[in-house]
Amino acid sequence: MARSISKGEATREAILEAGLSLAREVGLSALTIGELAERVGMSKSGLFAHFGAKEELQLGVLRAAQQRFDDEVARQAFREPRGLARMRALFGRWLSWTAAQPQGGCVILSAAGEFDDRPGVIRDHLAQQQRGWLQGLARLVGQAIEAGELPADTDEAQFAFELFGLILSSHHHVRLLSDVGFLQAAHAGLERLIGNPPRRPG
Amino acid sequence: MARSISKGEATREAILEAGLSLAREVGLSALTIGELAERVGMSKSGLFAHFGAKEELQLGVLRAAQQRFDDEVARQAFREPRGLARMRALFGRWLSWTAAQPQGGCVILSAAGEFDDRPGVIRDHLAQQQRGWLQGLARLVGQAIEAGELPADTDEAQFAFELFGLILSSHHHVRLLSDVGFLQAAHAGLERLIGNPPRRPG
DNA sequence: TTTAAGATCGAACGATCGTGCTATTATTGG
DNA sequence: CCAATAATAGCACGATCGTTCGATCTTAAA
Repeated sequence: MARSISKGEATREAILEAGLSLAREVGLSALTIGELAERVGMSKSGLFAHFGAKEELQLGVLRAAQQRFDDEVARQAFREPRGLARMRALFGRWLSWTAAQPQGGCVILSAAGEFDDRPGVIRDHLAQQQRGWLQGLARLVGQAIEAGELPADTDEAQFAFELFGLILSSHHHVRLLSDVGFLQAAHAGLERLIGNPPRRPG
Repeated sequence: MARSISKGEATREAILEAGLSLAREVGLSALTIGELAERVGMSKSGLFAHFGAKEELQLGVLRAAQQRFDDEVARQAFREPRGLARMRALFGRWLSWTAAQPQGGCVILSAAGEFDDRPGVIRDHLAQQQRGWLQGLARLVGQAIEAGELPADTDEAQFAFELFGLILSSHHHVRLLSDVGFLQAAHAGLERLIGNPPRRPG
């Protein structure tokens, strides 16, 4: 049996796994070491020793969430060919991902709301993550342009901004109003965006 | 001097005022009675006596935020004539309102993210508030249709959903990335929405 | 001005927070 | 299998949490 991973790293991953679902329920800022220790079945101090500071634990959870997203949404969507196909795949997977989490939706989106006015390492991490997402979306738009599926003067940044708004609105309404019908509204919004994309100012 | 308001109600309002700005900074769920008491310069127990439970304090803050929004955004915008003028006025005021708060953005939007998966009175209140907003937006769309400024088969609910997404995206990016340029992107999104509105399915 | 009602305070409660220590138990490379 | 090292537990700390209670002080009506 290949044991390439040490015991410590294994528990660390288990902690982050549990921390991810706890953060989904109560928010990243309300994540508590005591409660988390109880869930993974170990002592507060034993858990704490893996991170040295609560902020480090929160960053770990954030990184775990991002990796999860990359694996289950981004990477899967990138199996589609460049252009609208890939964009639609990413959009659809993203939407069902935020809606399908058993409780609590997307940790990263929630955390952005909690930390957007509390300067510090976590906010910096979230801001960088957000810039990355916007750029990634804009790149998808650029590839659709190259494929001739969108007009050459499509405003990539504006397109990404509006696309993100559809995701936010869907996440917001699905979560708060428990009505998955808003997923369909987001899809309709994407099609309208594709059919009548924003143009770069002449 | 007209003293129509009792001493108790006056302090209660002062508490909610301070609670509003504290909630903007740390979030509604992280609002703390001790910290709030220190800010208004009274004892924890004295403050607590006004509400009887923390949840009641949070509800009070939420109601105060809504009233603030009604006074400074909705009511002002309703001085414009029905139709696109009113819609643009509301949209613009709403955007600058979420962006102009000294710290913390919109309490209600942030709270929605924090409580969207914690059943209880607060979530119920937020959900109802949200439904009200969506309906109000849809009504604005309906009035623009009546005024002949939008096609008769415009999908009012879909329009409201997308419009809300623009506001969310703007709030999200302005707050997290501290870049007010996203306000302009939201305005551009609204114009595209008006110029090419979603239609009701055939 | 007296008095009943309302507003505020101080102290304390059990609980939990994040974080150090020290000891003890598990794991692992030689 | 043994020794070095890593992982975990136990306990304690000061701080703060929401809440209760009884005492005190302030207001408003008679």
